[in-house]
Amino acid sequence: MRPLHQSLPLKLLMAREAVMERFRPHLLAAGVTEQQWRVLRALCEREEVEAGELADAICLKLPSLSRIMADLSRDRLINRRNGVNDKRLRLVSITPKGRAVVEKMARHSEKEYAQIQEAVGAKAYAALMDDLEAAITKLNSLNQDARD
Amino acid sequence: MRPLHQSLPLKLLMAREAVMERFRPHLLAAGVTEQQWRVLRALCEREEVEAGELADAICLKLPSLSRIMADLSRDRLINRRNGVNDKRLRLVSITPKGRAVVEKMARHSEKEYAQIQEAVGAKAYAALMDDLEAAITKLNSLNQDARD
DNA sequence: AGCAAGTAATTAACATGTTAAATAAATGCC
DNA sequence: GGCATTTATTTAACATGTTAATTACTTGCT
Repeated sequence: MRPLHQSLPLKLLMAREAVMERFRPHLLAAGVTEQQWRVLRALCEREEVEAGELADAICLKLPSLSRIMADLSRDRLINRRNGVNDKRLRLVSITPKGRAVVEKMARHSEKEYAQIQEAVGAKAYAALMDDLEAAITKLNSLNQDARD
Repeated sequence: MRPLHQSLPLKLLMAREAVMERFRPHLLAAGVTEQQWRVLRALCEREEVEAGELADAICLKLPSLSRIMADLSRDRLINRRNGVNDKRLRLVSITPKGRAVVEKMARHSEKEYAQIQEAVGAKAYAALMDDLEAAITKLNSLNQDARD
């Protein structure tokens, strides 16, 4: 059996845990959960997205996203409306209030990124991001092949 | 606001998702959950561990581990006993039955790793593992400093 | 020795995620 | 054009994770 220390999923989990530990205090202060933050942040970059597309972009299952959006909508941080051509679609967008939350967080977030990059080293950080990106792409196409 | 695409936590999550997609069918076939698998695998390398130490090693909070161990113990895949010197401690070990499950999984697991390494590329894979390891170490010490 | 403070693990209450079934609408086939 | 099939999302039932409170024990102080 391959030693635990060589487990890729565990390393990814531990790295994520270590990174999130730095962001959690700011999320708490801003009053958003980790997942709500992912939603708001993704919406900042787009005018209006379909729920399913959003779910894929932020690695959430649709049922989870459904509940999270219900909360965000209740708090007026996002808007939802039905598609015009295709009425099954739910089109989601961020409100000014939601954007304000993101902008408040953004300052803290950038500070943390600076600290992280300094701790990890600028070069190592960039290499890690690139390696991850490449691995994700390759793995996704491997998985895609396996699905048919 | 930094684009979503440059989010380190999200990249780590996506990479983990992509990797786990390959292992999940085997876990399902072996009848263990992702977390049970982490426990069994960690125990394979050690004679007997304290619950807290185990939790840290596999990135699980103690209360979660507590429940998971209750199930594993009921199924006779692990043994638990109290410490002798320190009776607060719970010492956990794997049973032969547990070891059998791990060994069955191990074959499939190694095959998947081979496929993953081939897809990602041997060099890129090794680089990713090293970068992750280095980042985890650096981030942990950054977090440790922040705690005091 | 006796008690306050700290530590390891568990339990309880709650939040979140997941899988499967239900709903609603679009597409394609005859 | 009507009906079976597929697609997008939601709801429901359940499993899992999380935080805070509890239990049981140890340690250190006097």
